[in-house]
Amino acid sequence: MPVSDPAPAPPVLRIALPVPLPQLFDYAPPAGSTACPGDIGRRVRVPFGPRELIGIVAAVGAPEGASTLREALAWLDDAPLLHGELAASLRWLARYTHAPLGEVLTTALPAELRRGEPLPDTHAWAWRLTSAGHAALAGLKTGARPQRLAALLAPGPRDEDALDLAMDDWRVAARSLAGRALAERFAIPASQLAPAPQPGPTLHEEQRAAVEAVAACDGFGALLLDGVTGSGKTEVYLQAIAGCLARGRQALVLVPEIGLTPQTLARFRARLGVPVHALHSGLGDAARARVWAAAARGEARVVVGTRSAVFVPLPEAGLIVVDEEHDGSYKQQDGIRYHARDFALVRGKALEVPVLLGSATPSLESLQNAVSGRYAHLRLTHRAGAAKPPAVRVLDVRKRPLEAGLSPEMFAQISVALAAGGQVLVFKNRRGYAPVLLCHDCGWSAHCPRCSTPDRPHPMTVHAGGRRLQCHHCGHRASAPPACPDCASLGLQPQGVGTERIEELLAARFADVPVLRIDRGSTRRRDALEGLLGELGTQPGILIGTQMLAKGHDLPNLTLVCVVGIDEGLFSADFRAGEKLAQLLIQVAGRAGRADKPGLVLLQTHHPEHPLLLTLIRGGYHEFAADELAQREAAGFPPFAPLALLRAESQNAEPPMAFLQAARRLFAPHAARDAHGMPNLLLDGPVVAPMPRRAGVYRAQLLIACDQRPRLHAILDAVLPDIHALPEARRARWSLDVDPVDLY
DNA sequence: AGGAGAATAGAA
DNA sequence: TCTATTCTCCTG
Repeated sequence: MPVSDPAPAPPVLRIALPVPLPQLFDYAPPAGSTACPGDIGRRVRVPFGPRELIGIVAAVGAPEGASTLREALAWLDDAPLLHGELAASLRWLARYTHAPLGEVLTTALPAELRRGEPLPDTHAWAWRLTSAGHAALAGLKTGARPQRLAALLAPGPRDEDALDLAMDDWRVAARSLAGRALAERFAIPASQLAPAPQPGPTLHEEQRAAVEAVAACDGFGALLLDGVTGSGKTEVYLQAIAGCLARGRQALVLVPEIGLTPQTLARFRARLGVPVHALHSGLGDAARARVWAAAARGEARVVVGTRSAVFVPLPEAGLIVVDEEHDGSYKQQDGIRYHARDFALVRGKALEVPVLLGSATPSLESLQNAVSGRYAHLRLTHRAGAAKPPAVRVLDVRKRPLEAGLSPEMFAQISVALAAGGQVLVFKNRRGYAPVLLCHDCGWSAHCPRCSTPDRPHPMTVHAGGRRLQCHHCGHRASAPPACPDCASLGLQPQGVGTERIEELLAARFADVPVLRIDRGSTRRRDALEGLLGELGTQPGILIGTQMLAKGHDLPNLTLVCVVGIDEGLFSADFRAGEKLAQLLIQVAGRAGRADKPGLVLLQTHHPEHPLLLTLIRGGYHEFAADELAQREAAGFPPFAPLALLRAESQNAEPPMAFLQAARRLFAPHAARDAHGMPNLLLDGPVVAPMPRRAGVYRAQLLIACDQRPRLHAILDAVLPDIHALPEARRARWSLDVDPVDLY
């Protein structure tokens, strides 16, 4: 008797879950449903061991293993949440970062959606009077809040943003009116809320050429907008976005963390004439989910956001802009270590839209791509209007008497600038009062108990004029001891100079002008900075600051920039230190001088002959970059050879090294040499991290350098399953960082 | 990751 | 001997 064909097994859901395991997990569909390809991208709640997780259907098909199937508990979406281009790009990202798809998909979703909340409503709300309300209008008590609100609504409905502006406490009144059925709330599409666009200035020739180059892109194109500070890059963005909107398409603008100021947003809103949705760390979970949903529905036409905004869905994409593309905040430093600029390029390619990267100091990666012709290279070579570039002078301070790290020449120039009615910026990349607290009698110094190791003590920074100690790496705080803990001497002295100390000295020396210190210690939030700068206005005064002051914020009356204490940066071990220092110097210098006021930049150093400084001053950023690229090529560093960094950490000192040594042994068989005898795989380490212990955790790393990117990925694909399976892998927390930016 | 059961180490 | 903590395993 013939055996009938076995019935084909019903398809299962192959689900990506937010666990650090590389595989998908198979489930039977929830009771009452059958799996179909249309389910891919829907969220489901599933049992996982003893707990419940929210996963995303990554595939539908035959089960992969022969293991037992459990049944998914419930669907969370009627239609796929992640689909089309975004889903495809995220799969690419999972492969590129060698991270589990489930973790990539969940980091791409806003927290509320990750937790299983439904896709939120995106319309705005407005209020109107009911007919009963119109009838009762005359009878309300004059001057009381409900009456005032009713009077506002009498001519017609008002949206809630307008009510916020028109009346304090209107919500209480609205509840009162609604309770009596005199007023009601109703939803309106968000797109009704935009003001009319304002016309922009006329573009100069280079700007016009840049806008046209973007408009001329047919489908994908990468364009590097390489424009000096003040050359009007934002104007190019605005006009390119306007063109994109005119074609009925969405635009995404990425900005660095400190770049998303209220002014930036106000400028975009005023000029574009469509709602501009902001997405940044200051936003609550609910608000972030609403922006994401608005983008997914195509309602958000322009999204301006920081790193994670690169994950918004763009069903009608027309343009992606990455402002300050060299900025380090685009690289995520924990979890899924993606680079938002690089992912923006991947998405642009998949979406077939142009990607415009802008910077006055492009990353060497982007510059190399521009030089080699992979990116269009758009140059803006002069400042808009009549502004001239600032003059740069190096002050050799060897053997010069220094007060709070400042030379007499610098004081003299500050006096001159103030007397001329200008403002002065003193840039010092070191927060606090002094970097070290030292006992003058026995040599003891204050170290962080959570970051130090016996052979590598980590000093605590002195704050509050010498009264407090703080570790800048783990945040640990303590009060400064009154006497030396070792020898009981009272001769404890703050050593070195931080911004607080400079502030103290300058405030005493220039008592007749305001002296403002701007750093993470003095300025907790962005709007506090706005407030401080607003109060200062254009009157003569001194600003002392760290990186925070290096960009953004128009300071039209700033005529002198003093750069102090860059010498440590000249001799750092990190191969990217030179690039970062050069970018910082150019960005800070770019603050000086606008319109009618010429600017002066003073660079104070003990190493006036250092090649980096010489090249930068003689030939500017591009000459520096050309030199640096030649060195990188000779040394086999990015952008000429790809890197990956395997990191490990643990509460104890040994497991990270043990794990990395075992990992290194797994990589070793893949090392070979090419026809010229050059190695195709270089392993450096494992070594303890440059900061071996941070916040009580011991850290080590193994650097993997390869001659070709496809080879690097192939090797990682081959080795990672074995690394996962190492017994040592369970005693240390480890992570892989493809294209690491910071090697610490 | 994070939860559960197993193994192991301190206090009665 | 019993509980508190660390260790190891496993997740469709």
